Amino acid sequence: MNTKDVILKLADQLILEKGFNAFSFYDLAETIGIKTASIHYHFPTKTDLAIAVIHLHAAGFEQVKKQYATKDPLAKLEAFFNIYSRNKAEGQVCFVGSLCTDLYSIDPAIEAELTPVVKGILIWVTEILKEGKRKGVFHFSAAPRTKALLIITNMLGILQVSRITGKPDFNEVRNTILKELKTKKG
Amino acid sequence: MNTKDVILKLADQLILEKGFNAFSFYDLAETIGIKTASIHYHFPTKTDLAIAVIHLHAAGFEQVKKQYATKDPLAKLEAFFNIYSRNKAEGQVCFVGSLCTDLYSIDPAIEAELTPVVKGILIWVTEILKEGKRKGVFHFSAAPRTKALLIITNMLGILQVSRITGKPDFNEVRNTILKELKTKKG
DNA sequence: GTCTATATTCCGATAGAC
DNA sequence: GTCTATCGGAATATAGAC
Repeated sequence: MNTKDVILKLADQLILEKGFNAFSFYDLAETIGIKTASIHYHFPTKTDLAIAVIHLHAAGFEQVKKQYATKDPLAKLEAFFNIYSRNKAEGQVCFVGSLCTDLYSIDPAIEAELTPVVKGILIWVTEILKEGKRKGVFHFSAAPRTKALLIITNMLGILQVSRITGKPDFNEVRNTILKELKTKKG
Repeated sequence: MNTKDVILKLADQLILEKGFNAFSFYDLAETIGIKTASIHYHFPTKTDLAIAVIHLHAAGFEQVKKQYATKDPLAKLEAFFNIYSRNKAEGQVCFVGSLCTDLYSIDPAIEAELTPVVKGILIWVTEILKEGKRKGVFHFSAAPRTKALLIITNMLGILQVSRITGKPDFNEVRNTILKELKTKKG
């Protein structure tokens, strides 16, 4: 892996662990074993770094989306949950939660990049739910977009809250969402 | 309102708007019209300030809890939601979400104060749901504590996500949670 | 592409006068 | 209780050598 990718991966980790405002170019440089000036060569500003991290996650979501395009809705939703499971394993929150809490303290250019990605995720989950309902594998009464918001905020929120209530709560929430979706209601 | 309370209220606002790592003593001093040294007189360290903010919210929850102790479960849950509605109106996230995303970058003393408050909120909401189910006004199949986690993460998460998807999504989520809780399932 | 060196600004915190 | 003054450190960023 080249230096640029090493920086990017580490910056991503630090954003998810500590938050965008809580790490410095020195933190990156020290861990990697280079100098801060070298980081500025690859990413002129910290904003550039944040935007690259957002694009990294956007590409990750796109990849899963394509990979599961022909699978059944349950497999798609589980693939979506698995993205969050990976973060939970390392005590990280998700990039949407991390950047949204800092949104009004960071460069507006970051918000401009984040917005379409978040909206894209919402559309994707909404489509999964619609398809699941049409095929009779998911059961819910709310509007699909609203149900998608409920599920996304469950995932985003439990990654944050389970830092205090305990890691097992992540799987508890995940399993409960799936169980409720599969259960027919009167 | 005395200076100490003015500082506290502004620090709270900044934590909910920008995050703990994104505001400085100078930001507080400049807005209030005093010097940073005066803030240190009231709150020796920034950690002290965060802890005071946590206690402020803990007291707020306790007050609502007591005020609605003899009301019906629906009124209690709506009172719980109203706490978040106030934040939404000003584009703020909740203190739990703000501090949890920064948890691994701040003084452990802050985490020590935050933990019992978060656990207390979880217990409170769990009890509201249990009472509602017992009295036949709420219907859900998950364990009460798990359902409480789902609802709390919905509230915490939508305050963050609606910064991007739009403020109306907060009420959409709030209303849908209530509707689903009131609906009998097969 | 990485380095040294440095400019500039900002931050949390403290000492001591008033 | 608030101020001036300042310390020590850390931050983002840039210039220029190698």
